[in-house]
Amino acid sequence: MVTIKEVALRAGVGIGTVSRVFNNKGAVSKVTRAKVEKAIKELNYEPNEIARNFKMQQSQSIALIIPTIWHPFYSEFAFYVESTLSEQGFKVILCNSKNDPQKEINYINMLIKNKIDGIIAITYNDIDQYVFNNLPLVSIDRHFTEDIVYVTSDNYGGGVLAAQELIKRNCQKLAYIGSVSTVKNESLNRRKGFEEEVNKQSVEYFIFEENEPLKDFDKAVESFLKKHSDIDGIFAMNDKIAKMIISILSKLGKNVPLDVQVIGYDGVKMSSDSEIMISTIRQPVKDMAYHAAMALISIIRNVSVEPRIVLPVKFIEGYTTQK
Amino acid sequence: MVTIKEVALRAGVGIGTVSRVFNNKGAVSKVTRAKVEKAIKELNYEPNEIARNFKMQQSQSIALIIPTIWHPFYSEFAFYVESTLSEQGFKVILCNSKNDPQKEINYINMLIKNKIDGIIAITYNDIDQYVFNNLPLVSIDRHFTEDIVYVTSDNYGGGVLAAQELIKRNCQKLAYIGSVSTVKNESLNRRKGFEEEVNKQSVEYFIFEENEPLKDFDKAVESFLKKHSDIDGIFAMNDKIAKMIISILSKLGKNVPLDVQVIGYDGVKMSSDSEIMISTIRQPVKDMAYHAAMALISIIRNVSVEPRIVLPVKFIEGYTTQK
DNA sequence: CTGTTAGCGCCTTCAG
DNA sequence: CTGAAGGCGCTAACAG
Repeated sequence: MVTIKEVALRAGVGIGTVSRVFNNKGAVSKVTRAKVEKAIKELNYEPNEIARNFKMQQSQSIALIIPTIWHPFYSEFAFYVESTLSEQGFKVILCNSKNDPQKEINYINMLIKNKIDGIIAITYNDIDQYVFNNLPLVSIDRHFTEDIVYVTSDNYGGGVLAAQELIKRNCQKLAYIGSVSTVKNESLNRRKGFEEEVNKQSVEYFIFEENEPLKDFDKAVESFLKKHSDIDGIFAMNDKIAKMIISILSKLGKNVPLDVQVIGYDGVKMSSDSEIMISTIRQPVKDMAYHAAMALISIIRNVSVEPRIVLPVKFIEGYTTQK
Repeated sequence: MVTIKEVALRAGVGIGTVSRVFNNKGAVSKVTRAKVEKAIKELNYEPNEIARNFKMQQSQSIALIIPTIWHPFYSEFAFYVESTLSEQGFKVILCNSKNDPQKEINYINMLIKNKIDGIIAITYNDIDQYVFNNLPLVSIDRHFTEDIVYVTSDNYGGGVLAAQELIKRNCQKLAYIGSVSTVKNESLNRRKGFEEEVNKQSVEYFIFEENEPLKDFDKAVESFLKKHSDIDGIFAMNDKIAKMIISILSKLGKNVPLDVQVIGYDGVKMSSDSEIMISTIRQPVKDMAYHAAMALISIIRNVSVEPRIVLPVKFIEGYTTQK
C-alpha cells in the first residue's frame, strides 16, 4: 500500500504538504501542488481511510437501526436512506434490532465504541437514555426527548384524508379499526385525525380498538363487523389490518368495495416495481428517508435542523374503494 | 474518553499489560490481572475500536452488495446475513448497487480504502476483476473465476422437483416459461433440471423462453398459452413470472389449479410473518445467507472453505396446484 | 511474567 | 508557503 510518506518522498516535499494538497486545506503554491499531484497520480495514491478516521476520531458512517430489514416498509426506507447517505459519502451500517431492547442497547454500545457518526433509528423502546455522548440521532415515528429530532408522516392528516375519501364516496356509517401499542407512537394520530374529521362532518362512526399484544384480533374484528353489519366504510390503522378486514368481510359475504369500502394506511410496496392493490394512505417513505438522512448529516455537521419534520401523505386509490 | 494509558496508570502497570489482559493474549499473572480488571471496571474502560482497527488494518466489517434492499428476496437475505454476521462480531455495510456496474465499482473502491474485511455480493456484473488485493469475496448465484466461492440454491434440483410435482398431480402437458439473461446465471439450471426430468418421464412439454431485455413479455406468453391451450402444468422461472402467468390464464378463462397448475420459483415472502400464496420452489434464503456469511468469515480467517455451496430447495404447496 | 518502545498513516500545529 | 515533529490509542516485539 502506498502511503503519504512515499508520495512526499517522490514529490520531494514534506508529508504535511501532501496532506494539504490532498485535502485542499491550507495554502500551497502552484508549483508544489503540481509536483505533489503528479506524484499522487504516478503512485496511484489512495489515502488510508481507516488511518484518517482514527486521527479524526470519526468513521464517516452512520447506523440504521430498524426492527427488521425483512419488511417492505423498512426495506424501502433503508433503500432510500442508503441512497442518500452514500451519495453524501457516508457508509451505512445495518442493524436489525428484532424489536429487542437489549439488542438495541448492544448495537448502540458497539456503535459508540466504533465512533459511528450518527444513528437513524426506528424503535419503540426508550433508547435515548443510552445515546449519551450527544451522539447525533434521528428518530422515525417516535418522539423522544425534546432535543432529539424526529421525522414522521402526517398521521393526523392521513386520518383526516381517509375520512374525507370515505365520505366523498358516500359511506354513511364509518369505522376505525386498529390496535393500541403499549408505547405511545404516531399511529394514535391516525385515529385522532379520522375521528375529528368524521365528527366535523357529522357522520356516524364506530371505533374498534384493542390493546397490544393482540390475541384473537381477527375473531374480535369479525364479531364487531357482524354486530354492526351496516358499516359501509372502514379506515384501518394499517394495510395489514386492512387486508385482514377484507378477508373477514368476504367471509361474511360482503363485497368490497360495493358493500363496504376499505382504506388502509402505509401503502407498502414489496419492491419498486410492484403495485399497491388496496386503497390506502401512503406514507412518503422516500421523503422520510431523505429528510432523516439529511437532518442527521446536519446534526453531525453542527448546523441547526428543524426538530420536528412532518411529511404529507397521499391517498392511493386501489380496488377497495369505489372510483 | 478513557484510554488504555489511564487504565495502566490506575492499575500501576504498563499499557502492554492492560492490552494483554483485555485481549486475553499472552501470559499475565493472577495478581496483576486482578489489578488491571479492577481498574478497567472502575474506569469503565472500553477500547477505542477505531484505534484498534487502525493498528490491525482491518475493520471488523463486511459489505453486502445487492441490487436493492427494497425487494423481499434481498431483504430476507440481508436480514439473515446481518443476523449471522453481527453475532460473529462483524458490522455489515449495506450497498445498493441498483444493478449499475459503475456503482458497484465505486463501492468496491470505497470499501478497499476503508479496509473492509470482506464482501458478500449478489451481482450480475463481472466485478471480480476489481476485487484484487485478494479481498475475501463470496458471491451468490453467480459463478466467477475458480477461486471465488459461491453459494446458490439447487436450481437444477428445483427444476427436477417442479417437474415431479406437476407430473405427480397428473399434468399431461407441461411447459416451462422463463427469460434468458444476457449474463450466465444460475436460473438456466432450473430449466435444465425441469427439462431433463420431464424427458426422463416421457411427458410432453414446451419451452417458452425470451431473451432479456424483455419487451411485451406478457403478450408473448399470452399468445403462447392461447396457441397451446392444452397445457395443464406450468413451471415458471420465478414467482413474478408465475403471477403474470396466473393472471393471463384467468383472463383466458382458465381455472388455476383446476385447468392448469402452476409452480413458481423463489418463494419470496414479503416479511417473516407473511404467507406464500402460490405453489413454488422456495429457495433456502436463510441457509444461503448463513452459509455465505460463515464462508466469508472462514476466508477472512484463512481457513479453507468448500468453494461451491449448493443448498437444497423445497416445494411449497400454495393455491396454484391441486393438493 | 511485565514495562518500555516502536510504529500503524494521517492531520495539525509550530517554527522557520 | 512548507518541512519537521508530535501525537491519536492500540498492539506486538523486545528486553529485562
